[in-house]
Amino acid sequence: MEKTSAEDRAYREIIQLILSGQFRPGDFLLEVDLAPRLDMSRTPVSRALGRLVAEGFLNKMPKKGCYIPFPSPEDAEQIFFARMAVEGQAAASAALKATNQEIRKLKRILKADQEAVASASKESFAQINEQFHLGIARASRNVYLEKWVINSFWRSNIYIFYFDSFYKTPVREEVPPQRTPSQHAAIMKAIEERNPEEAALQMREHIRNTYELLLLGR
Amino acid sequence: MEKTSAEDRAYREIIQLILSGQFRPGDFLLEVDLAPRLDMSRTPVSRALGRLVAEGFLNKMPKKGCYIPFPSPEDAEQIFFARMAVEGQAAASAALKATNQEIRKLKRILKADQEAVASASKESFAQINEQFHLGIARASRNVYLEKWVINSFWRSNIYIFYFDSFYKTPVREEVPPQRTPSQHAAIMKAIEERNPEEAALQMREHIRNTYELLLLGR
DNA sequence: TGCATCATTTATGAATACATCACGGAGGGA
DNA sequence: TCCCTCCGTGATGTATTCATAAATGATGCA
Repeated sequence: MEKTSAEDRAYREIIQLILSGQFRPGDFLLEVDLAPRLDMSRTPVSRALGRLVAEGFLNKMPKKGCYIPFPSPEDAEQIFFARMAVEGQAAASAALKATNQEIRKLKRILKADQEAVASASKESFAQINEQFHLGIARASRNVYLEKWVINSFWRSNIYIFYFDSFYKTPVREEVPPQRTPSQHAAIMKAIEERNPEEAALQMREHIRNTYELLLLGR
Repeated sequence: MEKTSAEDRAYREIIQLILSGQFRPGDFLLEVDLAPRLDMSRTPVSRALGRLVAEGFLNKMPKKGCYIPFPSPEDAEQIFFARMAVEGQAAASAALKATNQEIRKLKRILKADQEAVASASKESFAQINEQFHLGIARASRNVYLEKWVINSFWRSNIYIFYFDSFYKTPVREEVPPQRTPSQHAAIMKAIEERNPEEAALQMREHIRNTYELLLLGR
């Protein structure tokens, strides 16, 4: 039975709408548009948007509405730097606290990861990548780090989705991130060996690499 | 004139109510009680509570309400560990990016800090301590780190306010934190010398010290 | 023609009314 | 006496209505 509240449904559906590319940076997500679309009143929609703003996923102008933030090089540097801090610590904490079951699950994701790069579509890769990063955050057994990892991961997706088309002249072919699986593997190895410093180091290096690949194009 | 919304007023006033000790852990903050007390309808109160929950400052039970979280050793470890991560990075970033004006301002706070420990009341010390930590977060010039520092600082205040009376048999005299000013000074020195590694190290050490002083009583 | 002003439109912000759920206590039967 | 059920109470969750502010475009005057 569905016990989920309308606000939670709105929260998830709005995220899906954004992630499915229905909106672009600068687009306003209007309560009056979303409410009928999600078949509910403005109230839960408005509260869900408020959550997304509080979490830093959307920006807001008072009396105007919530909108997808414009990607900017300065904001990109800030969000990826912040990700390095929290995900690095999350990886270190995971190396100390992950259960064997969690490690097995992460290794399964890693395997799917390697297969996805070889063949599968961009969407499935993005999904597996998310599972890996959020799985490590959960394994850190720290609810605060986990929440921040989730929030910053989504926010940085703004750049993974939109930055190219805004700041690069040709919309270049989405190169399958060939180096990602080996970096994921290095993080995984450090966690399995219960080496927190190495796990943090590898995670920070991985995120830095993602950042440079994305924004600097190398 | 007042351009501030009712929701923002509710948000700030609720924080003040909590920080002024009107509630204890486990107490529910009822919309129906708060609304008349703040002289507004339930709507902005409810949204403000939602923000506080999203930020991790309050806990919530669906259909029951929001309440001050019970302090627990596990949660304390998590929040202070998370603070070490984000405030350490914030201090490092501040060492790189703080303007000279910000450094001067922080040094003024530090001076007031040293004077407060000698003489003044607990409240003023807490206020100055907050100014110092949040000032460094702002100087990091990273909106994400700053937001997380603010949230985790407040959340950890739960422990500074309530933990003793819950887990220590005698409500011991609040010892003025004698070592805090010297630790603040060490952080300040590293920032002034533009040494990010040292700033991060000192900040993490300072937070660890606060944690141990608070929970382990040494 | 250019610009300032005002009305209209359209969105959010807030208040109110209504629906739903959780808890607690009364009542009755084994 | 104990426990199970049911209903009353009181809180949040949601819908709806009303208030308010911001953008926009029309209008009139210099």
